[in-house]
Amino acid sequence: MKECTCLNCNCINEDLALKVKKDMLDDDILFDIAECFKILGDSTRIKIIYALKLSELCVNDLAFITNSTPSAISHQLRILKQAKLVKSKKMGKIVYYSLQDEHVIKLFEIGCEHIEEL
Amino acid sequence: MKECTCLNCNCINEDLALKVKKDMLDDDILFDIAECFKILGDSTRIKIIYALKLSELCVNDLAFITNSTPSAISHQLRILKQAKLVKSKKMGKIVYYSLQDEHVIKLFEIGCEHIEEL
DNA sequence: TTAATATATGAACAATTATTCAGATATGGA
DNA sequence: TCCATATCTGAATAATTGTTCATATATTAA
Repeated sequence: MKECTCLNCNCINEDLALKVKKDMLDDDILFDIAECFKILGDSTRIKIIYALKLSELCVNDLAFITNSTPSAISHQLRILKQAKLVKSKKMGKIVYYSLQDEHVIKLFEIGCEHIEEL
Repeated sequence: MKECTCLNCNCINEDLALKVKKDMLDDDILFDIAECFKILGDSTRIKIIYALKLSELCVNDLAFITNSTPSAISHQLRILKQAKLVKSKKMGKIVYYSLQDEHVIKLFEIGCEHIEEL
């Protein structure tokens, strides 16, 4: 194996490391992907996602289903909506939330598969 | 719509809310799924995942590729390994890391798709 | 054995974040 | 209009977490 001649680094396999570094996605894209997972990485929000996978629901019902409070659920729904993971429609006083698209469902299901194999 | 007769709740649609609550996955399963996403929800770890998607790599090279330090990368690799998202093999002084299985790749790719649609 | 290198680890600090609480806004009915 | 209710929001607190730094361990070569 060749020693690395880069400044400030100590690579074991220079050619490979340089090639991988060149082929990396841009930092901001990887940051956005991490942000997406971060939003899915909370118990309350995952409960919301799973409940909405079963049915469109309003804030109060989600609070009951997840053993949380309407305020906490409302905060989390705003975060999920900003990340385009859920959408909402208002009918009178009631706001109904549902999953944004199939991506969310797929992400949940593959995450679930991964857990089941451990 | 029927008013909810549950204690300590104020459901809008009692029948639906009760059904969804009954059909929810156990809290500890949902917790584990959220934990899995939480681990993917960090820029440094997502960079590691993407680099390992391109090639098996050792700690020093990952540090170079991700513009991080071997110490920081080692900490994150331990977390990824505990979550069974990456695996490792030792060859002499060098420890080579790679992705655990196809689940990790699928999760990354669907996350990537989701971001690209925004 | 001694030195050099690759990786791992523990503690501390800084930054992020989820929930709670109080109160605000919006809608529908009396 | 006034009241009740569904949802939202801002601030504060508590808890979690990623990185850094110093150091420890493991392996190879001299």
